[in-house]
Amino acid sequence: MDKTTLRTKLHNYYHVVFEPELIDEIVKVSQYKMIKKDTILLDIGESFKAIPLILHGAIKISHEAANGDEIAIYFLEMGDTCTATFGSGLQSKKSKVRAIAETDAEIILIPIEKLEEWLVKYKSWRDFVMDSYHTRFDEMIETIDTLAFLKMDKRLYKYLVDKVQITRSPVLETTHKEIALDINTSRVVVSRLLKQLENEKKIKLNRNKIEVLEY
DNA sequence: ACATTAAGTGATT
DNA sequence: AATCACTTAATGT
Repeated sequence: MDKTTLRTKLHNYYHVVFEPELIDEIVKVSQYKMIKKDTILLDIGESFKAIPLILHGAIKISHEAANGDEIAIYFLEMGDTCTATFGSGLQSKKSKVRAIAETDAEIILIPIEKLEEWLVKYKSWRDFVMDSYHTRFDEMIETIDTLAFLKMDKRLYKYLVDKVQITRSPVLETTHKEIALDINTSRVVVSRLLKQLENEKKIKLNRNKIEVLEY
């Protein structure tokens, strides 16, 4: 994508958050990328040279425990950035999370050197980073609550609803197995709970497809 | 038609 | 809620 189009695009999406000069700078130094569904943007243990800003689509952030268990922490969508990258970006540490494209997505990559530079230079950037931290923190608290207090059936339903909202489609194209991995249970349990939800007329099941009727 | 993969189910812990 | 041990159904080759 050429810089003019990118500039227009950024302006459309971000003119309320970023000052025009900052948008110009972003256009100048960043790289536009189209990401296909299921692409791993960043894996555990990797370090990164750029921070992503999401223009379109959804990214799933997950963590893998020592025993190999994986758990979905939160989703990123348009206007979000991966705050974990800030933390480790500044100190060029290794990532503790995995970022994987949940849907096809458009992102722009900003070189990390610009991070600190803009932090002092632009108020809108400072606010953006702060706000991002804040939002991510709240979301993390929410997922902790979910894990600690909700029973599996509630967790599953919440997962479905969250996903519907993030993908902006009531039809989820996924398998029971994948869901089981995300919420850390077995496929059999997911299948049974989904069947229950279907009987309650909250969802409709098909192979590789779940239609959420109430959300 | 055959193999592979997703989903459904009873029984057991 | 998890696991086992199948079974059944859908899909790809």
